[in-house]
Amino acid sequence: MRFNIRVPDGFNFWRTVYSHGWCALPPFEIDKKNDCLIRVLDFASEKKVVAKISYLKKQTLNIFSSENLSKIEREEAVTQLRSCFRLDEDYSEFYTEANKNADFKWVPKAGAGRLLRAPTVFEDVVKMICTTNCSWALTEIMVDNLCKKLGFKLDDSYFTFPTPEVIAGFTEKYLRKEIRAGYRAPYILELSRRITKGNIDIEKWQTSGLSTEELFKKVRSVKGIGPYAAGNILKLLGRYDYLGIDSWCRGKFFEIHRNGKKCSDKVIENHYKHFGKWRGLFFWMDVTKDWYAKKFPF
DNA sequence: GCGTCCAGGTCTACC
DNA sequence: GGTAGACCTGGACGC
Repeated sequence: MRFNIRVPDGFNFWRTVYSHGWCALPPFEIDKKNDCLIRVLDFASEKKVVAKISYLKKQTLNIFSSENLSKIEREEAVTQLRSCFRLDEDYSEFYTEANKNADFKWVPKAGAGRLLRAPTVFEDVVKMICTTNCSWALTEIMVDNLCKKLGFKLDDSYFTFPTPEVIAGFTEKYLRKEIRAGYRAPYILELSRRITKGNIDIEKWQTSGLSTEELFKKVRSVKGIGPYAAGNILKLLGRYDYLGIDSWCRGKFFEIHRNGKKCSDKVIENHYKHFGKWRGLFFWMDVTKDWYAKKFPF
């Protein structure tokens, strides 16, 4: 079945899809041939479908679902996708700031700034842990294994992202060796078990009334999440006060602003300080600017 | 093909 | 509060 979702003025589908690496990690997948983003959706009714999302002109997303959905499931699909594409967030203040700075006038013109996220905070947090202290290739292996070995199998190609309950039922040894999470295994397991036991509700982070500083502390209290991971998780929660610097961003900053010469993170932080609560997003726009030259940057 | 070294964030112990 | 070392893996490199 097919259905549509209206998007706000200025929304750019491919710039949102390619806002960072999540589009290349399952249950997301890019289908370049058919010009769409694929996402496996998991519903409260326990139904799972493959959704193929493409952009129609006239500010509309078109969703092709592999199975018919009930009215409630369709509403749930719309809610999940609106959240993934950040359709209900207001970027007008960010774009006003961008237009004040010659180096960032391209951002509103490109419809950039929306960072793709998963339907659940849990998926984003586990994936973020899987990006720490390793190559992108290893992140892909870990996330692929999580979906294929612990997710729900729709067919040979499509799997859901595993729930905390499923992960909590496995051993640290399994996560280390079979998922290849290595020393990250106890962190993922502890988080899953805390959620399952009701000791922590990370889905509430999305609507938290805490100040960004307090929320940052809360995110950092999860083992395995340091300053880099917490800063980037906050960006996916719509808070951009932290840069979330990693070695790749550092290298990009040196290349763009220092002619390849190294500097401390403090210098990088000071460079974006004047952007206030948007500084994390300006930082990310800056280091990924060259992605916007191509429809499929990777 | 095998062994060694290094890069990549976070945690813990120690000063 | 700051720092060193351990954690684990893939990839690069030398032999």
